[in-house]
Amino acid sequence: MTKMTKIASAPALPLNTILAGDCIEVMNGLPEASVDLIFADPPYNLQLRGDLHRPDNSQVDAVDDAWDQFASFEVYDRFTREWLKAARRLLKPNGAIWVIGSYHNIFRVGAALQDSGYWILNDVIWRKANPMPNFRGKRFTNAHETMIWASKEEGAKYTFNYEALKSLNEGIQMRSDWVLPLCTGHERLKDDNGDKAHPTQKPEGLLHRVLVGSTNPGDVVLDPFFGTGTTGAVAKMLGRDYIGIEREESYRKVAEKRLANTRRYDRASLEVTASKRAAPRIPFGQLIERGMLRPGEELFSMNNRHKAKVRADGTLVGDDVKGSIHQVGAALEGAPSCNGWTYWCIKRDGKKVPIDIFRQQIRAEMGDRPN
Amino acid sequence: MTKMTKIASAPALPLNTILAGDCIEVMNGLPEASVDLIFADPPYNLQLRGDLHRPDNSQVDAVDDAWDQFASFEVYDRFTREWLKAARRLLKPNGAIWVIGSYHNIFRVGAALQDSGYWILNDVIWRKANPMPNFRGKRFTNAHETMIWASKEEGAKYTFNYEALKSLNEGIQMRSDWVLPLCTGHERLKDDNGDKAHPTQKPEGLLHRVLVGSTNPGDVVLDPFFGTGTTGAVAKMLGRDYIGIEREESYRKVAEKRLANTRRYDRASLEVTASKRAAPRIPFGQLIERGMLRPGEELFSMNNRHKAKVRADGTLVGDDVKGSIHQVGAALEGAPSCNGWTYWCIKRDGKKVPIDIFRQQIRAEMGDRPN
DNA sequence: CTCGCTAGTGAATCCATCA
DNA sequence: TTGATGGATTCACTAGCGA
Repeated sequence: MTKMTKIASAPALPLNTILAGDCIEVMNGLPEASVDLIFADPPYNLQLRGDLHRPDNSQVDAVDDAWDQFASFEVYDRFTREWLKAARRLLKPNGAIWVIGSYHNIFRVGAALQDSGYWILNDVIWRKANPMPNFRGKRFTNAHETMIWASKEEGAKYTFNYEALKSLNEGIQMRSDWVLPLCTGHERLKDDNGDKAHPTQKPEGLLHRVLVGSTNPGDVVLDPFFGTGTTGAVAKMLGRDYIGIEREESYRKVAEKRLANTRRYDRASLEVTASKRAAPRIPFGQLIERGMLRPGEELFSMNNRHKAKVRADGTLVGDDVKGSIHQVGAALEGAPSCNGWTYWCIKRDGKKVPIDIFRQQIRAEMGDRPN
Repeated sequence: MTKMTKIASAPALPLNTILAGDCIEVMNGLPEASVDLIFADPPYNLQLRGDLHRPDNSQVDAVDDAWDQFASFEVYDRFTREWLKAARRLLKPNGAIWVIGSYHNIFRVGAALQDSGYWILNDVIWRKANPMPNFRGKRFTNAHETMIWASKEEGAKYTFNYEALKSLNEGIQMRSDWVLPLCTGHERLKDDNGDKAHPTQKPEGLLHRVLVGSTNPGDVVLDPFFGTGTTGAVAKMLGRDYIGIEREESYRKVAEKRLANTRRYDRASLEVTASKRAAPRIPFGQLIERGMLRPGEELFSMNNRHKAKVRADGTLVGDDVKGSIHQVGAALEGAPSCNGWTYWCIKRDGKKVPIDIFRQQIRAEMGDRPN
């Protein structure tokens, strides 16, 4: 009995499939803490005229006599908070969520995220390179959409591939505003009539940046509003596993076909510029043990203002200071912290060389290839 | 009796003055339906935790003022809804409001606006030309702030000077994302010690665009969080009347002096914002995000002596070399530098084509507009 | 005068690991 | 859980100074 309950409440993850049904119900049937990333493109509630689908029918009856905007917002909020709650249950402790929206709904979504315990990491602006103009000239061209990136809770160790994103941006740290074109041309899926298959298909470039930046190969990515499956397609290309949830059969059919025709990039191409933080830690003492530096040898600070002597136990002695290479550097500079590896140099052939070259040498010998 | 009450509850509008006190109380003391536009820069409720240092060990001057501290979201929401209610009472039927904020508060503000009966017209993104970087490499550079523009209610005939904005934007319809620099240099007001007079002074260029776009000369503009009076200064320059409300005496003093020195149609300080045209930088990574190149695809050097593979983060892998298109090109050629755009080619129909054609294509699609 | 160099700074929810 | 420690981490722009 216990066993059966367990199995029923924690079924295997249906990886790389599209599940049919209401996303709240489906999510509640999946095992908790099993998903690394959720990307959600919920209904935008554009008109606020009651055309929303709701989590269950009993709630619909409660408000159908008052179609004023307040009641409509209330219904939308209830829907939002329910799917956000179900989504949060699915997230691993260090998982994260992205939600995209426009001014019609994003403020309500953002407030609901915060109220549900998520911790906002950034809001990111998708700045459309080719938006539709405002034909009537009564407002500004609506040229962007807003994405919110949030961790499951404050203090969680979310995934952020800083160096990879920096590489994508030609060596400059990625900003919170992304310029990307709309989904058009042959990327835009058509139905049998040649009309667009989905009204708000997102460009693959957007998902590429999201997934490269906040997941690793092998991660599980869930999209509760799967639509034509852009999230799944990019996840598959990038070697991530996906789970899609979609109510509408017509969208599911388009997505199934799309995913069947999608191929993963080769493994080597999925490797991404690694952060220095990932490199193994080398104790400074190893330099002495290996004879790269000798006890009594003098080190010079990068700015030439200080020097210190190496001791046999891998500590330094400067003017009235003893301690690690970092501690002595920080003390001499009066700074809160100091990276001793890049701060201290030795003299070789009259030239100053940072001691970090020894660390790089050791790492290379360990078979760790720098990027 | 009735007459006296009327007079007491409807005093004359204190035009072009700065009122001292709590903005909610002060607004409740002003006559209803008397203001054309409200511009509000409320506290963001940043919730900063510890100190933050730049990589050079200098400390970031945090916004840690008492006026930005709130005990909880709930307290912040209550405050927000109260001042929004007081502000709405002051608006003429066709009046409008602008509120600026960051992801810390803007979602709560936006939801409160909608719940209070305002009707959102646009959200507008201030894309900062020179934002502060993310020093620890843990998130995206927080490179924008969000403004919400809303009318008093749905269906109101708000002011929108379409043509004026279009000419401000060199003949192109104004979009919902505005590129403007931070308030720095001489525009940034200093106190007697030479320190910045206010931690979050907004650039005049931002207010210029807001007021040109959504008010007419002679309109009354109210700012309930006046600070150093940017709203008042730009309003005065543009021939609008202003009303400022500010709690802190030190800010009021700075603002009084500033406004005394401000002249109508003093455009000099605004012309700074004129867009400098430069060919937009296109990161190589965009070619992958846009599907022009695929991870795993091979590039060939112009001289046919080398080849390299594209990775998902926009870096290349050649023989024992990884890095940007420029770095790998330089390394393979043994050269100090290399323009990867013209060095690397792909094969199309058996012919070699430099990858620069893709960059040109993207620039053409963007219309070569930096904005 | 210009040019080059150094120093400073901006609404920021900004570390990871081990003892 | 807390505290100590290693050591990773920045972009665009302005002002000011000296040559």
